Amino acid sequence: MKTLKIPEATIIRLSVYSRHLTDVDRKGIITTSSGEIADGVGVSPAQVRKDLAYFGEFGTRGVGYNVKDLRQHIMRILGLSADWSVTLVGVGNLGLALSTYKGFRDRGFIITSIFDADPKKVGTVVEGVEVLPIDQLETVVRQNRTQIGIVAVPSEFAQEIVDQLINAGVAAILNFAPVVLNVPPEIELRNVDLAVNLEVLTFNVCGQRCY
Amino acid sequence: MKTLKIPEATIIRLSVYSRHLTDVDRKGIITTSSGEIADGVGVSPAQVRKDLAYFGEFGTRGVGYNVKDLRQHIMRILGLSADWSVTLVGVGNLGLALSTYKGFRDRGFIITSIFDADPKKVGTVVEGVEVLPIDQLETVVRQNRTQIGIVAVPSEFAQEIVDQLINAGVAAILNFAPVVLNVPPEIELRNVDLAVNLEVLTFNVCGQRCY
DNA sequence: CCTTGATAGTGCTATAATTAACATACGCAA
DNA sequence: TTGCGTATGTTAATTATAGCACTATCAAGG
Repeated sequence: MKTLKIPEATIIRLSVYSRHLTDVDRKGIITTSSGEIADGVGVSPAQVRKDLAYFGEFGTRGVGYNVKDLRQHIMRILGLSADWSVTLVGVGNLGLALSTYKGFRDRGFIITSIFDADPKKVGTVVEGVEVLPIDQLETVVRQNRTQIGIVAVPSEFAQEIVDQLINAGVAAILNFAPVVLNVPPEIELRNVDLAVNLEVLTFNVCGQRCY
Repeated sequence: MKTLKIPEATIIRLSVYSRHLTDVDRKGIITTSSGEIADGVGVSPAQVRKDLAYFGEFGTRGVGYNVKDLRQHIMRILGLSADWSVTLVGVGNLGLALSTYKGFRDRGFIITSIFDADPKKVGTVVEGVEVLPIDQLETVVRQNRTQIGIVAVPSEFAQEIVDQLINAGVAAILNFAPVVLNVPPEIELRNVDLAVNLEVLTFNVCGQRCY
């Protein structure tokens, strides 16, 4: 089989499509089209069809797409047909915010363990999950067969936490610390840098004329 | 004039370079090279040089770049030579996390006002800033000449908040609600969708073979 | 003052991604 | 059953982005 390389931009859009389709489905709409999806999420109809074409044929020509059907297909493509076990490391303000973020659970990401280095936080219960000390990270994560780690610790500790997560067998890491992390190639790593987002804005607001 | 279009990817990398250079500068290092920067942030040396070349010549051949100098140039390019006035709307867990996020203030983003719809939150003080009711948003933001709005409210309210921000004269909006927002073209909008990031990970973990 | 080593800047090439155009297939109605 | 309208799936063209290789320039040392 040909494992055609899929652009990451396509994956991001698929995720947006699926969210849009969830909304549309909730309104009781049965059928939609690439044009409607495009309007709903702000891309071109051709883009929608192209993105879907990477994975198969989900519509019927002259008609469009069945909303429930297409949504389910995209969910499966994204690997969301079953729940994922997630661990959260770092219960500062950001970690706390992430732990309560409904978007995760809605999409099948279940936070099964939480860790923090601060003894004052260890033992507290966050969203029904007890905060454990870091030294239990590897055993607990391995026991739970947790696949995803979310890193919300200060930058200077991020690398060692990541190393422990990898040792414990996670396959993917979402990092919020603004540092460049070293991970082996088989580990999926994504960085979310909040300040970078603001800086892209300011660059554009300057009209690219500040320099 | 050189209104050469700059790739957004370049802007994002510039932001990362500048952070890296700040670290390097703090270590007292005077001179660096495209190769060192590349190693530090995980891109190719050619990429570094290319990104910088969009904006001018900042190094000396055979030698490299002066760290302080290059850092300052990039900061100016990104529009960070002066502070920015930022307003934060929504003081849920995420809003709270954002308000305390040191990365913002460090880079010159000053939260000058905070708003929330919840009467119980109005009047409380977050990071030295009093939380005001939404109905004061337009007047206060206009008075402060605030240029950037951060939206951390539930999805269903995001659009109306954005409309008010635009009415109040902001130039750029950073949106954390997972919805597609309509804004006029002159307004800079960036969306941060936390769930999308996890879904890109799961897609890749599935080895793109789940479908 | 010339030679040598090193590294920035730049044009070219290749690759990737988006946009556009087109041909195919389906449903419906006469 | 056949033709028409419509929206998909797919191919082609355009555009954007990244990688590479070459050239120019500077510093240092003999």
